Amino acid sequence: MSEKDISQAVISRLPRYFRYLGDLKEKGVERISSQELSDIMKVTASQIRQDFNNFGGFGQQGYGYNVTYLYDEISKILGIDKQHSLVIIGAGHLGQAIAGYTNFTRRGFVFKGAFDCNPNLYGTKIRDVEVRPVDEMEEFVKKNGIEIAVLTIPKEQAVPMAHKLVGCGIKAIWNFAHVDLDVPNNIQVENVHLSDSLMKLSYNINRYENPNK
Amino acid sequence: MSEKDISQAVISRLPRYFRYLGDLKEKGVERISSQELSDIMKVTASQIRQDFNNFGGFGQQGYGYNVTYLYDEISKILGIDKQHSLVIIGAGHLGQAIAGYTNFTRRGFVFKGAFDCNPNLYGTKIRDVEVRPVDEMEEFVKKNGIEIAVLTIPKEQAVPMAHKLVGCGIKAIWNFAHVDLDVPNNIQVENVHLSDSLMKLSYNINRYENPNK
DNA sequence: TAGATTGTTAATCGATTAACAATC
DNA sequence: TAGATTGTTAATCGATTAACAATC
Repeated sequence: MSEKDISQAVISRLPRYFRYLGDLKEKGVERISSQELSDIMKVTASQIRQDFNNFGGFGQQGYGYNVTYLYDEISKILGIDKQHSLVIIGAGHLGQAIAGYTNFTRRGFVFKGAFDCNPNLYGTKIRDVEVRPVDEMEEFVKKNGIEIAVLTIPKEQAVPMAHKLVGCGIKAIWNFAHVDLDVPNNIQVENVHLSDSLMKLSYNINRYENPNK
Repeated sequence: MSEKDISQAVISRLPRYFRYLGDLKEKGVERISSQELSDIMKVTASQIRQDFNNFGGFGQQGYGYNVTYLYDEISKILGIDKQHSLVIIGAGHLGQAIAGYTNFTRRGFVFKGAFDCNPNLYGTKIRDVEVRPVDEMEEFVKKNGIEIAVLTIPKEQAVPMAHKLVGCGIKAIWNFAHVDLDVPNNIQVENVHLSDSLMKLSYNINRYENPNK
């Protein structure tokens, strides 16, 4: 049963479901109906049922959804039941902040290497991982079969770096540089454009203050 | 002419237009047609024209759009022609990374204060701004009429902190904590849920490898 | 004036919501 | 069995794309 091409709108909501289900699980809640979840999450019960049914029937009529089961299923869908190796390219504050998220480790993301072009950082450690010269990146990625590269470098360097990464067989790039990367279709890219996000905030402040301009 | 309620889908695209127009401006490009922009940005020319026309006519038939004029107009729409004062709550790596973005200063975001609950950080400086005890936040925000608070603190602290911020008259919260904030409608919130973003990446890796599962 | 390209209306597509039959 | 709630189809809504008249 090939149930592919699920819209990115649906995918974008899965981590949020996952977050709420994790909270419920921790509180010891065993079962939940789409209506109850709807009240907590402020989305329609209909959307919740539609979203889950993209992946098969996780619920039971008259009962609702088993929280733990649903949580586990979503973690499988998201692929965070498996381990993913990851390197950080750019060991500045942002790179260090990301390396430091203990939650990522819990979700199966294993931090394997860090690279920078600043010689002062060579040999310093981020969570037991040594910062290496960026020239050693290609060999390291190939040798260790790294899946994900986190790009926390300035935008000028990001495009050529992405190109190099593709050459070493990387599977995915988590891009924090303020630039769009142009990579082949088989490479997954997820952008975090912080400046775009801040501009949206600015727009909304502005609009709220001057509603008819 | 009250032209309000522009969909967030449109708003989300504005910073990207702005980025590309900035690049074109730097390259010395004077005018551009929706079709040319479409080729560069990989969105339809139709969408470009529709998007801009939400805000009035910025182009000219038979000519296209003047790059500098369009750039300036979008910066006005986004409200980044004005200054916005900002404090960072949580002076860890993430907070420092954000404070360090020189681009934000260029876009009118003025970094006024930093707060943390770690006494070791009190008095240390981030870009000439002293880190203060988080207890002093409320007085500081009120006194200086701060508009935006950047929340780079753990999720447990984020909800009560947001509540406090609302009490001091903050206008907007840029939330990096992995939790949804519940604040009144007049407070603008923009979330950056990094773990959600990483899970989406994980999903896409997974789907690409196992397309029919 | 003729050609180019916008601004805008109409058509299409996709996503969300509503409704209800299936079923636990 | 009766009540509850899902899974799923149908209806609605909104966003994107296509088409073309307006106009520079």
